[in-house]
Amino acid sequence: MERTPPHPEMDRFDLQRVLEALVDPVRRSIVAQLDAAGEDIACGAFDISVSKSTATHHFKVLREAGLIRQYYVGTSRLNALRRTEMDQAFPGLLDAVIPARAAGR
Amino acid sequence: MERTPPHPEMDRFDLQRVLEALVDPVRRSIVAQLDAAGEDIACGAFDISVSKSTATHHFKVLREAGLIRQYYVGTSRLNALRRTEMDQAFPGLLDAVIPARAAGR
DNA sequence: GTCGAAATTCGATGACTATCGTACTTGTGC
DNA sequence: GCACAAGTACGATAGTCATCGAATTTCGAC
Repeated sequence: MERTPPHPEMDRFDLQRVLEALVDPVRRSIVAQLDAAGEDIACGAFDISVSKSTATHHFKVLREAGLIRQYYVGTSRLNALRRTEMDQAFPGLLDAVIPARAAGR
Repeated sequence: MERTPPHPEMDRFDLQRVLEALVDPVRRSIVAQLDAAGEDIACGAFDISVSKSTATHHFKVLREAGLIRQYYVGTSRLNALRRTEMDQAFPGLLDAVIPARAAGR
């Protein structure tokens, strides 16, 4: 079975989809943690207050919107923020939505 | 009875609230039309595809998030985009979210 | 092969919300 | 006064979605 889930190409990014992903506080927190860390993070290593199955759901939404890229390393699934692509598709959006960025970088 | 509805002050703007308002396509269209027009517009003069009662609901959400200011002139209620305040509170957000703005201004 | 860790899948559920029609209020004009 | 126009308020409804637990898959280590 293929273990690499589908990711949208950059030219198929959809603003509506991205906004729906970013409107959830938990998902926005995931994005913010990825941005702050500056490195890829495993699903289980995030500081979030929901169950694992709910977390899986959030990662899927973020991935399908194009905000993150997911790949396996062993049993862990690493998450990478697609910041460059997002910035190109929707300039200023992530900066406006991630608190740490908005607050003077 | 007081006819001026409550508006949040700028220092009480809440990102979560603003995003919830902007995630709806109808509301984003209202904001975009206000931005493009550059002048205040009456509730009934927008190009939207929902009933009047639904429109009222959307205007209320936008107002309570701080995105628009509403005031009466006769039986009409005019809507003004609070762009300056929004730009100050969340720099780059409206630019990123309004298509006309995002597409090279 | 067996065990445990990491994550997904699969319903089920509860809450929220966009939508509408109808009734009502408010103001203008005659 | 009356009629009309512009919006609002009020339920009601249907669809979506965040959440969870339990069962399952996949991989690494022993």
